[in-house]
Amino acid sequence: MTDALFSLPTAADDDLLRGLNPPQREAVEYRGPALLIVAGAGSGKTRVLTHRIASLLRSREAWPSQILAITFTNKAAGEMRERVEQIVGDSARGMWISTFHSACVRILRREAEQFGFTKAFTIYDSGDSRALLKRLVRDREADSLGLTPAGVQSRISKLKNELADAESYARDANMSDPAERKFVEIFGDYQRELQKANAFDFDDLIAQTVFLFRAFPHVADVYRKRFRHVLVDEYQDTNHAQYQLIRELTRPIQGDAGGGMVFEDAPGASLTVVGDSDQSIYAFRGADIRNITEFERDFPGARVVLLEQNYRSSQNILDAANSVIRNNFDRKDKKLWSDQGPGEQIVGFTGYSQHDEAQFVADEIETLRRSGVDYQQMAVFYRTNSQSRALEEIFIRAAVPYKIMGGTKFYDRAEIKDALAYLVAVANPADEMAVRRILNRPKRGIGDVTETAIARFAADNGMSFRDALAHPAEMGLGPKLQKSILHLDAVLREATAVLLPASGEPAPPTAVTEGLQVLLNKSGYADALRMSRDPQDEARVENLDELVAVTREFARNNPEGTIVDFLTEVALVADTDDLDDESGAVSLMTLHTAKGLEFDAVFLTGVEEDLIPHRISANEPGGPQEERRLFYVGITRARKRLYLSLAMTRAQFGEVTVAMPSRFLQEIPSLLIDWKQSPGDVNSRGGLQSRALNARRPGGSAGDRWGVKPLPAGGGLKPKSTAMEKFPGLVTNKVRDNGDLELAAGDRIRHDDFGEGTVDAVTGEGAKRIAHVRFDSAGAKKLLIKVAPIAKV
DNA sequence: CAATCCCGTGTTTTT
DNA sequence: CACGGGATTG
Repeated sequence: MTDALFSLPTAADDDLLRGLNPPQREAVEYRGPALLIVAGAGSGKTRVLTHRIASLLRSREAWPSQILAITFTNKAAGEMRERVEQIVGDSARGMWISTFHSACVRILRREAEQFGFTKAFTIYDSGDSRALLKRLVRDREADSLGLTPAGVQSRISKLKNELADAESYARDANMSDPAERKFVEIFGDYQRELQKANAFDFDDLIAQTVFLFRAFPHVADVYRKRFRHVLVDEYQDTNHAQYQLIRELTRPIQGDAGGGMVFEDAPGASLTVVGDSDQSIYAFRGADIRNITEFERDFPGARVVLLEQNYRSSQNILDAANSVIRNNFDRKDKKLWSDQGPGEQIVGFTGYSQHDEAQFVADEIETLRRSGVDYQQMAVFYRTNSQSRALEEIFIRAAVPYKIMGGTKFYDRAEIKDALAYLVAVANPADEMAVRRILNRPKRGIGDVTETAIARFAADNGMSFRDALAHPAEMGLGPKLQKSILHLDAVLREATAVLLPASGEPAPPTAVTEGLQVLLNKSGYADALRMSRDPQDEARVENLDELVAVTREFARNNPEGTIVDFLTEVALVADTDDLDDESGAVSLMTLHTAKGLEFDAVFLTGVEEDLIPHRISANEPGGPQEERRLFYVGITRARKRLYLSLAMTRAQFGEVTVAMPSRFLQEIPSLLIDWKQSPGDVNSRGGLQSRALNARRPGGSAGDRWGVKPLPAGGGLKPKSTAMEKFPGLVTNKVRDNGDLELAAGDRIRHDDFGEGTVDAVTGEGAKRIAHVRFDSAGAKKLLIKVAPIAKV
């Protein structure tokens, strides 16, 4: 490839291309209708994308307002905007850099009136839509047909991702099946309820935008004309609806004389997509990997650029990543390489329990810290959110500063949802769910009966549930009830006056904060919590204070922001603690959240069968392969140091279960891993590897599978087991259960491996009772009583 | 109508 | 284990 292929670099382009390798340059400079950048992990994809945008702006090929860049997370969007601004300064303003969902909300708010919604529509999160479906399933007595709210929800979500609606689904469904008929009924009801409530669920945001564009071509043309350059990041994770949205946006404009607006014919916007099919980890949410694998077919004449050089990780880490992902079939072979040298070995550790594992992580973090690595350059990953608990417990005890990324916890709390429901009740009074939610919070003595009476009155008089609150006297209710309903009505009115001034003037920046305070204080909600004796309610008050602080922060960042903008932000921006607090803390997050990020040191924890790959994925088509990609994503986040850890036992649902090392560990060449404690060193019974197991395959290539180093001779143990197939699986099912064994300090016990010893103390409860034992010859050990191979003497 | 208790249940990833 | 739902009681 020679430079002559490219346009001559101008002076302005020069610094945009400096330091880029040839494919990267091509990705920045190519101009044409469609460009696919296949970007392996760490190949400088964000740099290429930002420089491409900067180059379009610098060369005056595009105004900022003509650029639409779509990322997968808000965080990625924020980062991209920041980096583009660093290069081109203020002229970056006016670009749309956002997630699919945010972009669609923006469009929908603008066009809502076209199809029976208002600008103030509510966005239902999955909890909201499940609540609605729960009611519908109950009302329709669908549970007798085996339909559950969660099941219906996930089916509806999948259908919407395929752009199907109740009618189109019904055409192909087997309508002689009563369960199918019922499902179609509920789907239709659900959609009508959403419409009535002036609300969209997450999937609607995309699907309804596509429908809008298709139903109103003149509306679509406005956006087609506006966005001349559409760039999509993480393209491998787009679903069908998102794909169709892109298609609609990049369709050529046909002169239209009918819709009131007249455009000249124009070619479709230029489309740039970036992705890596090896990092596709959202199939569970409808992502269709074919969108990227068939890009060239979908967009004939598309240019494809491959970025394979990795600038992030050391070669050892890349080797591990390559050797794992190689096991996925039907993928295009792609090998990441680096010129950074091998770097450190990967460190492996097998803990006895998840706490043991967490302790190892905490210790290593402190060691790294002392050697000069900042906390913010370290991250701990796990497969499931629940795994963060054990880590947190140990980190708190070890005084390791940490922050949990992602995780919607804050906005999932009941008191926060209540407070937001109050705001929604003001912003979008049509949202009956929100009004019903706050009806009896705080306790006003309004139960099912009264709620139904209000609903009936509203229906009988053709008014909304919200408006019915002004007429309790006409419902035949007791005086106390009437009074409290009127009070609620008055509070909502007062807040409405603050948040949505009738004068038509924009509300001041402080409006959201004030409105929320009015709602919380005058409704009695805050007082009820403050008066409560429940110690948890104290924390709830603090959470509400934090929410008020969030509104202040919002006002600072968005002086023009309205209540609707605020609600949009909290609905779509899940992580509360993102960019601003670089306070020097270790980041904890799920593997999914980790995508797109990078750290000097990465701890990948819980590398066990049934966790990664997750048990549930085993039966799903493509499940295990997707789990492998997830593992691959985790590995490739690390720049210099990678730690892989697991535990031999894991507490789940209050039960201690035995865990097996993940199959993915076997896919990494043992030379790459330095096991501080290998799965062969520890067994599920709390001791070292038992003789019985080793006896089956004495000698041989001790530990090569796990890269086990010989133990410093002690206790006269034989070489450890080598291959997984004879190791944990066999132990697993034969684990003993001493659940009822009573032990107390002073008792003498015998251990299969350690011999006899004296119990010093017993700590913990139930299945987690731990005996602290001083063995006569093996020294002090801690044993989980439930599973240790011990007996009283 | 509210508070309490008991039982069963499910158990992944996220905009 | 943690949560929600249902039944029971005040």
